[in-house]
Parts: sequence; structure tokens; C-alpha cells
Amino acid sequence: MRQTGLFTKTAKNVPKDEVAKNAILLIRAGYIDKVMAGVYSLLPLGLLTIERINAVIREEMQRIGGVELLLTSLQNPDVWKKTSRWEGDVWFKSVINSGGETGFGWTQEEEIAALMRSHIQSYKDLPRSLFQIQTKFRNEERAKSGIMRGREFLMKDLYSFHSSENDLSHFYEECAIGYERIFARVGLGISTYRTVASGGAFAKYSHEFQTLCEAGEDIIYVHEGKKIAVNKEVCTNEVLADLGIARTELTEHKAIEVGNIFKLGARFSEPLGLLFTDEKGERKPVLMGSYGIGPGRVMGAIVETHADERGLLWPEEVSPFHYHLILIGSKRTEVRARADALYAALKARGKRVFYDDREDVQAGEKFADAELLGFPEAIIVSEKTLQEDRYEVKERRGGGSRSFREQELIG
RNA sequence: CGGAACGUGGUGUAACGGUAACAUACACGAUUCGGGUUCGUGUGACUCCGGGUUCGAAUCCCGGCGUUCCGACCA
Repeated sequence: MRQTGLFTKTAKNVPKDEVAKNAILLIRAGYIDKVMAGVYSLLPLGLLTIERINAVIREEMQRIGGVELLLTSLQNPDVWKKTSRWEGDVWFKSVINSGGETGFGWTQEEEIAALMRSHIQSYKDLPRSLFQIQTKFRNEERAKSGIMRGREFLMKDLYSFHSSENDLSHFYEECAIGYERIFARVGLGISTYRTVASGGAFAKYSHEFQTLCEAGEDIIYVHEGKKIAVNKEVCTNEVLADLGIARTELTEHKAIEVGNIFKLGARFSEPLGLLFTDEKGERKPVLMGSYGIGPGRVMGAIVETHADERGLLWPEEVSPFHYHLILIGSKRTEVRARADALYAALKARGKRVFYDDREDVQAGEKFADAELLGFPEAIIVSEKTLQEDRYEVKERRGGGSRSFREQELIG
């Protein structure tokens, strides 16, 4: 992508109505735009970043057998009334002009359980796991923390269906491992802990994936040795005994909940009549699990934990581009021609390149912009590099630079 | 939902109840051309909305809407 083809601009001034680091940097760099409290648009660079995160999530969900679909946002109240979840303040609800009402989905257990009634009849139809990446709506009392707690946000929600508790538990663990792979790949591995949280009616515990961060809203107690944590909300002596850890071994941290996994049992399948026939001919409720990750929160958590005083700093796997090709001395036609050629050559080889081809912009401003945008490596093309017949490649993290011949770069 | 602060050009700030100013961004002209260069000129605001007080309101009062922060809430 050429920078002259991008409409967004970087800003020096920080928006005054934002305090969260993630929102300030993402807005300054032109990745997102704030529409209302807790409602942000994804601009081109923001969208590319989210798509990178989604691609990782997709791959790992498919690896554990998940099949992707896309459910509707508008919800049928009837199914929600059966599970007594139509009431409550989370909903954004609306009326249908021709009669009746609807609500915007904030999670989807009811809808998917209702759907699966037509597709699961026998134990032979199990297990199944389905996921989607979809916009969710929650009427939060108070939106905060920039993109990390919005009223409209993207969510990956996977639902699994099982014939036995054993099978559910097995998949639950598989999914937990998948989640660990995801967070490792997007650059949150070392700071993300599988955290014990309240389980609900069916299971004693659920698990949250919590990324240590001062901007987080949750408080967790971390056991470094075992690489596990306990949410403050459930950190009782009984829980600690279950986990075989002592309170003195724990350290308190603030954290961002970037994902959660939940055993639902028959909580939704039973009231909605999602039943199957087992080997003995008996009718039983399907056992379910649900597993969420917020790609926007992940993006926010990456910004919070990776960005520095110069701007954003993306791990390679989620960065919208790998190279930020910077043309210096844009008036000199031979320099521009070489930069154009290098851009084309890199693209032809499938490299993800963002090309700062702007004219009349000073080198300093280009460097500052590149650091704000945060791609892993900058390639600098200038009179100086051409004289040496080499290109300078500068790392965003650390700022070290090396020079390469064209062959080494595109080979 | 309780408490607090705030709402002024695109963005960020200023202005005692008395001509709305500055920075940035933008446009034009020079200058510079590997770290946000320098200078000049110019465009751009019914001061969130609606009432009220006053000779006169960005400023004071009331109501609404919105934003942020603290708390409560967050299957």
C-alpha cells in the first residue's frame, strides 16, 4: 500500500477525551476513529491489523476442529425467553415496525443451540464445534479503556457440542491449548495467564485468559511457578486448596481479560430442547461449551503492552505490514525510481510493504510517522543508500539498523 | 446508576461579564532536503443544544445532550 493512497493522517495532538494509551495511539496513528463512547470505527490500518489477528484466531480454531459460520446479529426474543435471558440491561433492543421486537446479540448460545436442533439428533452427530467472528453489542453502563470495553465490538465466539462430560472436558482442554497458541502468536504469550474464574451452574470453574497490564480492569493473583492465576473474585481458600497453591506464593496484578472458556453443560440445550439419542436409545441434552476471544481487546492489549513513547509497535504476526519503505529525497527522480522498483519487487514476492512515497515531506517527519505506525522494519531508500548500492533496514523495536543489498532483501 | 470534572476553528489549548486569541493542521510562496527545518501570507468558530439574568454572556443561572475520570455493574 502506498501512503499517498491512504486517506488517514497522523496527528500530533492527542484527543482530549481519551485517556487510555491504546485509544490515544491508535487514533493518533489513524487506525481507528471514535464515534461515541465505546464505539470505534476501524480505519484501513486498523482493519488490516484486526484481520491479521482474526487470521491467527481462525487458523487455531480450525486446528482444533472448529468450523466457521456467521450467525445474525438480530436476535429472536422467543429463544432467549426460554433461557430467561431476554431480561437484563446488557441488551440493545429495538422494535420491529411491522410488530414485535428484537435485540442485538451480545453472545449467541441461544441462537446456536436453536439452530443445532435441526442438525444434531444422534450421538453420531457429535461432537461439533462452530465459531464465528462477529460484531457484538452490549449496553455497558460505562464504556472505558478505549477499544477494550466497547458497546459494539468484534468477538470470536466458538460453541462446542458434546455427548458426554468427558468429551466436553477433553475439548475444553484442547481449546485452552489453542488459546495459548493464539496468544503466543500475537505476541501476548509471556504476559497472558490462564486464570481460574467462577464457573456458573454446571462447572466449578471457568477460565479466563488474562494479559498482565496496568490498564487492565481485572485483578488477578499470579502463581509464577505454575504459570497460572486466579481471578480476585474467586480467590478463596477453597479454590487455592483445589489448585494446590498457597496464598503466599501469589502476586497481585491488574490484567486484561482477552479470552474466556466456559463449560455450559445443559444450561442452554435443555430449555431449548437440543437433545440427542445416545447409543442406548436414550434422549439426553447435548452438553455445550462456549469460548470467546475479543480481537479488538487483543489489539488493545497488544498496544498497551508493546507500544513505547514513540508510538505503536506491532509483533510481526499481527502487523498490518512487515516493511515500511521510506523514500527520502522524493524530488530526485533516480531515487524515486529505485524506491518504486524496490516496492514493486517486494510486492511481487509477496512481502507486505507500506510505501511512504509522499513528496515534500521531510525525512524527520517520515521517520516519526513510521515509528508511530509501528511496523516491524523500515527500509530506507535515499541518495546515500543508493551510492552504496545498499538499502538500510531499521528495526522498529530497539532502533538498530543494518544495510542490505537488493538481492538479500528481495531474495 | 451514584459522585466529580469538562464541552470554544479539523485537532489541542486561551480569553476579568465588554473586539473570540494561540499552537497544530490545511492552502499559497520562499527556504530546507537523513530526525517533525525556517520565514511570510492566507482560509477556517452563530463558543454543544434550548431557555433565563444582563445595556452586553464563551464566561453567571436552569434544563437537556455529550465526553472523560472515580465507584457500582460486567452470563
